Amino acid sequence: MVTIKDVAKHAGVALSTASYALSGSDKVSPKTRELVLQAAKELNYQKNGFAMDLKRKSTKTILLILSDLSGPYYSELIRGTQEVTLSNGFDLIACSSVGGADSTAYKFLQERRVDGAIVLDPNISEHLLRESAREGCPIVVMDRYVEGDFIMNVAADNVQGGYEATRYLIGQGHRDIAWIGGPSNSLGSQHRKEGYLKALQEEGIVNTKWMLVGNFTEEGGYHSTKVMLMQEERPTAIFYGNDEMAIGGYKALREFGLSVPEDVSIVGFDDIQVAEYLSPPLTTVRQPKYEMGTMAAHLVFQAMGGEYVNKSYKLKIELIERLSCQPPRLAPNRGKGMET
Amino acid sequence: MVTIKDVAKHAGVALSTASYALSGSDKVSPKTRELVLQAAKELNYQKNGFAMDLKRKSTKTILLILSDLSGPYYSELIRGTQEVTLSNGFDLIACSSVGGADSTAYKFLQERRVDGAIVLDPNISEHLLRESAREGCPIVVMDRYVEGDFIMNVAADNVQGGYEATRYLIGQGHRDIAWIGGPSNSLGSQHRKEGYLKALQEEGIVNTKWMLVGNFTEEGGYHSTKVMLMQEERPTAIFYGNDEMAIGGYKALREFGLSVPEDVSIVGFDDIQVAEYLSPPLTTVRQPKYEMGTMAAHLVFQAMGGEYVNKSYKLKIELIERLSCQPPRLAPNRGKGMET
DNA sequence: AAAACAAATCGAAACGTTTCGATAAATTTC
DNA sequence: GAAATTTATCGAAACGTTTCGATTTGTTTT
Repeated sequence: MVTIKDVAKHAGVALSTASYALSGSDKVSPKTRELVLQAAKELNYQKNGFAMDLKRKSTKTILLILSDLSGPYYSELIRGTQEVTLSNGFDLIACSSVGGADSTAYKFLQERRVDGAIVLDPNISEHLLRESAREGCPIVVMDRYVEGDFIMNVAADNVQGGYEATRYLIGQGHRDIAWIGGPSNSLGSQHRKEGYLKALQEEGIVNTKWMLVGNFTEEGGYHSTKVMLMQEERPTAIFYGNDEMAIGGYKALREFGLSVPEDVSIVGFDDIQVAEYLSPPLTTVRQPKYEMGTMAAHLVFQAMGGEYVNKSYKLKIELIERLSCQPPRLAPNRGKGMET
Repeated sequence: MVTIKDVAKHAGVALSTASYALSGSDKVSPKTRELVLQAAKELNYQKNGFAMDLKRKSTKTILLILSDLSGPYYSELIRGTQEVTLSNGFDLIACSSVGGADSTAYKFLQERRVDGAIVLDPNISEHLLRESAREGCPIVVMDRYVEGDFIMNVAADNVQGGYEATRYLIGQGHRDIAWIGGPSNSLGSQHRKEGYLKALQEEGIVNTKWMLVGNFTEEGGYHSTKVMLMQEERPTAIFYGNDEMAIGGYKALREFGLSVPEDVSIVGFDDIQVAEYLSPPLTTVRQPKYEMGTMAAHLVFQAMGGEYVNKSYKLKIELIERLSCQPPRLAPNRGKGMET
């Protein structure tokens, strides 16, 4: 392995001079710089980044931790963080928490390999976050709430989202509105449900029949929907915890011979790419993912600069009306399917 | 910043003993290990990963370079590489080439920050690849062909894919089959076209009218399709370079009052997630993305182990029949729209 | 031509680990 | 209970950089 030492020797200069030349300092004369660069090229010298970081005590990289490097959900968010990170002259790398305590995420956080992190991943424990966040490595946590020094939070206003979606359905005349939510460890899902309940409550609607949970996957939505449809009474509308579950719902409804939106209206959450191509196109709640991404990255850099920043941000969401909802066919069957 | 030195002092042992204790060596007695661990906890010690890598001369990390960290295309592929990487006890991090020569990808490759790389990104120059690949850092390049020491190639058999898709259309009775391809710097697109031409040629069909290029985006497919539809004569089928372009095509056709597949049959390429939800569901060519991902990762590890491996792999593709194709409405208008 | 100054180069000390070989302590063997 | 052996701890060197302060070289001023 050829090191800077070899380059220096080959160029006939001191190691330190070679270092200056290679890093483009103006302390070195043009001709020796040329000499060193030439030597480096001849020996095919490649600098060792770690040695550099070790000395410099900073890595100029931000880590983005996702629960699942794949997944349709993240695209826009990644784009946002990437743009901001790059324009600050930093690098962005992404990894997932797959593998638990042996995961890449743990390694990078614990071993101080980055200068900051953005975490969108319920699997990373609060403990690890608090332990890893520090001067020189601020952490932004998305879609959940974690308190601690050098920890900031960014989330969509899920309560508002749940509320608006439900009000929208109520506005169309629905009163029998089901909720099929995500896993209970998801704070986002909980908040959406909270907004949903708030809207129902305002209208004096009480629903104890149609509240199920799934696991944020198509599969989960499919099964929960089926379970619900096997009951005697059916809602006129279903509000899903996310779009992927709604897709599963479409499938289950079709199998039961029910059509969307004639028999049942559907609202999803997230506005993933597929949503607009479904048939019918899915009415859903869009999270400002790009903005969340840029916001998170900005916060990291502000915190690095030592600026005081608000610890917690909530971004507004937006209801996207498509064709999966319409007023219920019959006059709302008040009193049926509801209990006090 | 608390270092292992501080821990050692606090525990009243030598620096080296502390190191052994922390890394779980059995050279150290249980009670001193406890002592050191306790001290580390009290001081909130976090190890510095770089110093470790520097000494150990390996990072146990594989880098995945994508042209665009986001994008629907990659999900499965990432999943494949991730599984293999993890099960080999290595870490996987992903980054993009956004930013050109200042990009994260360049930095990680050039500065020897990883033990191997998988590259699916036309923007990374062959020069950089050859320069970076070396003993101790093999590189697998996907969807293109790069020769060099410690460089291997994995790709779907795009020629076969283009050929089968076209034969499928021909089998349904189509003879006026258009090609709307991706950018010319994409080897994949070129190969698909090659397969397409081969199939046409076997039937003695010559098409000079309906061959356009786009840029692999929905936008690109939309525009190219519009341009084509403004011509006097129209094909009875269109074969798109990828699914996203086909989606754009759907849109353009709709605007022209043409319906799929009644007026025009459509075949895409890639089988992205959306494909099956389009209306009509898109017939397309599936690349074995998961398999490509696992294959790439396996190759990296084999090369690390010094095993001799074939330099180049081609994986079989598969035609996914959905509802976007049917035999042309009229008897094939032989001779029309074709020239010799 | 000596003195004063600036520019270019050098040597050596860090950065925080791991690990080798040497020493000290504890255990076993005769 | 001394010698031989094992076990536990230690000191120091190394990994490949950057960077400070010192030295040398070259240029200007008197």
